[in-house]
Amino acid sequence: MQPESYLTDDVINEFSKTLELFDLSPSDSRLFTILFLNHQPMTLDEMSQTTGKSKTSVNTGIRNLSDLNLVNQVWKKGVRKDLYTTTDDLFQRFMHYYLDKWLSHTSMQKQSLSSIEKKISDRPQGELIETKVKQMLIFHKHLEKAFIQLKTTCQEINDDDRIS
Amino acid sequence: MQPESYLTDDVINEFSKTLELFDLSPSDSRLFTILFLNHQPMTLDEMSQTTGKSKTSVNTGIRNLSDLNLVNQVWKKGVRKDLYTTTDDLFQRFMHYYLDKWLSHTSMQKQSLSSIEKKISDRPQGELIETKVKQMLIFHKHLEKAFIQLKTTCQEINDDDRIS
DNA sequence: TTTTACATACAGTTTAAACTGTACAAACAA
DNA sequence: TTGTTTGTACAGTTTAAACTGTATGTAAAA
Repeated sequence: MQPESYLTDDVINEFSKTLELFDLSPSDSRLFTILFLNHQPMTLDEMSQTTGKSKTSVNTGIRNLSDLNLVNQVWKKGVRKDLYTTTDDLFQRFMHYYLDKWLSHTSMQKQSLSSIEKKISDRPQGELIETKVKQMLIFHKHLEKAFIQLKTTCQEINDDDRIS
Repeated sequence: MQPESYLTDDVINEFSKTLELFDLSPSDSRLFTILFLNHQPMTLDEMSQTTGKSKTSVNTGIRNLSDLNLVNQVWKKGVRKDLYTTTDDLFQRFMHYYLDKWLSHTSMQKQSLSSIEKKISDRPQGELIETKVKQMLIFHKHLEKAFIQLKTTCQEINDDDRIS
């Protein structure tokens, strides 16, 4: 890959900032963006060269992104090196990962707090803490509701997109 | 403040984990939770004691939370020390802060990318990069749409809450 | 089989963030 | 005014994360 033009570099920097909102590290965001901008799948060595990071570093970065299901490994006959690529459905992928994160977390926390609530009411020590835990539970219920709705919204956006 | 019971400590740990989803640091999340659980406004010294962190550390933590509009400073006559407290409208506060963050960011990035797009089309070098930037713009438009809808949802949740 | 090319595990290093203690400044009390 | 009490700026330290280079293992090529 040829050295980046300063304009391409701007694109990388700007887009990476957005990806960081999804709780990706700056490095991982940058790596993803570079991979996304590339017209074809890249090898670890190529990514190492383009990012200016060591191969090991790129390897763990790609592993992170793969675990979140944000990049894909592809095979090309004749090529021995591992090849990675992104897909064009940026929005769907990122939102799916993000919503999953929120929803699985809120679900777990609701359980944890319920269980704590029980223990507290068994040995009635403080009214105060009990009230607070109730508020926390409501907070989580609201969160869950909001993000379930967001999921629906994303589905709609995706559908609209497919039609046009 | 008396030493925390292990049960209270569980509550703090669990709830803090949720707050971290809002991009608060573990320390700030913990600080907020402690403040929220306390039945009355707390001073820096109290928070320092309860969190086990230095006063300076608590000070910067509170400053962070204040900047995000998640805690309030209150005055009590006769008390010289600064007093801080949280409010009961957890959901509204956090979502407001969070949505603002997303929406202001996406709005800015849309502008940045548009501006870059212009520069690219002026000096037509690569078709590829142009296409990619267009995709990024669509990505941001989708994000904006989704989070604006989320804002509406939160408003509704909040309204429902106020009635009951 | 041996040799080569690659991914990855691991130990050590660098870098950045969080935290602490001291020092200073502002507000209040006497 | 002077003496106290409090918040905060700052320099230095600790801690955790990111990164690197070497070493190892594995799969393909010869």
